[in-house]
Amino acid sequence: MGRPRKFDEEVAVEAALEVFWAKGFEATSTEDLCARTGLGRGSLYNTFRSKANLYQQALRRYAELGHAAQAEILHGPGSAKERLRALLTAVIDHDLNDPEHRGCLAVNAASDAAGRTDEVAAEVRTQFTRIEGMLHDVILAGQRAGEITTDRDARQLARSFLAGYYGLRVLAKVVHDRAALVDVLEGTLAAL
Amino acid sequence: MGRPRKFDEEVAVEAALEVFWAKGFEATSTEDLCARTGLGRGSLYNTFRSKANLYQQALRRYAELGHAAQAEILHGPGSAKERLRALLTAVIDHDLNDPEHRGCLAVNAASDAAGRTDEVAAEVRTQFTRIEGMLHDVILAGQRAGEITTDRDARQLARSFLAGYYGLRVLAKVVHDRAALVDVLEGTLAAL
DNA sequence: TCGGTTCTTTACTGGTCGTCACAAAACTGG
DNA sequence: CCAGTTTTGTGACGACCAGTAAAGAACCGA
Repeated sequence: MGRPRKFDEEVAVEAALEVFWAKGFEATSTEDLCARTGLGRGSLYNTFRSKANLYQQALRRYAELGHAAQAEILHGPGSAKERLRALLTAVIDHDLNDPEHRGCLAVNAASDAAGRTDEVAAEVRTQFTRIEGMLHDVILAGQRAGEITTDRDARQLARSFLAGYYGLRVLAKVVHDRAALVDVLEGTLAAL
Repeated sequence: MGRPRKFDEEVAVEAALEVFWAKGFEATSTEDLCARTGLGRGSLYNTFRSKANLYQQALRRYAELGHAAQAEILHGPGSAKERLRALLTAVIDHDLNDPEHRGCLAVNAASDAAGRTDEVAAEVRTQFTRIEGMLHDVILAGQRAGEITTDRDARQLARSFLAGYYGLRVLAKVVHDRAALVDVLEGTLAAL
């Protein structure tokens, strides 16, 4: 009952996600958000309570979308190592093809001052842990298949791979030389 | 000739560096800068022309200080691997002991929207390249001493180590579990 | 002492910010 | 078709923001 919404809340969150991703939390104004979502200020605050809360929701939505994309690669076809390679290759392609060099929103959120609020930090940490878990599973399978070294345990391999993954994303922000990024990819895979 | 400055420009840049490091570029206001540097608005703009320019100078100063600290470790005593281990250990200790979790300013700058301005990106890139060069030299020495694998060339090893290094810094922003960070350290070193 | 130069202080501008209150609009169950 | 409910657009708000301009203060060489 009551007047129905003209807009889809999820669509609005994704529109906000685009703005936050492109500009960062602090640099995004409420007017930017209104312009991109098509909502008026009143509607926006009525629905999302505050800019910070909307950011939080956008970040969570980003995590969902990112997780799905990563899972598709990591649970896809090929050997364990091939899937890990595909993950890194996808990152290089994605980051080099993005003219705005937005990188990974989770990394940006962690770096931004907003990343020091407990809620945002917790969300980012959750996302990191989730990827680590997926990597762990793939690496463990690779070890059992004899593809991946068993000199070190799967948890440690997953964690250092994860660091390589995020390091790659940071580097890709300012280094647009594919050869340098591919060196990171090869080095990170060779460590397994 | 003319009235002499009451303040030291370098001290002011370092004060600004503290503010930018703690809050990020966008979240830092000119008043924050005035309060921390002790300068009035007029003096600040007369000396540094703009907030963006001051940020650029602060970032450069950070690079100098960071470079000196890294060089001291990497050119210090011990085998190549020991020095690389010392570098990562120092990062873990530093990041875990910082109650504000400011991380690495260069990474923050790259993640911030400000990192997409050409000048800031170039400065960050310069800093990345400089560390890569230092790592390359140490790794090459380690290879010649037979400590480090010669299966892959020193450039690739340096680049993937660098990714591990920055990945570690990103993770340390939100993950305050030493064991997880040490796993990254061990994994990154074991790859050499 | 004094003219020239540079720094500091202060007040001000035009603009934007996040927020919220209010009234009109749109829908629903009765 | 009406009462009740919820959304929507508008507009105003106090605060703050980056940057400027003007006037006074401190120093120098002559």
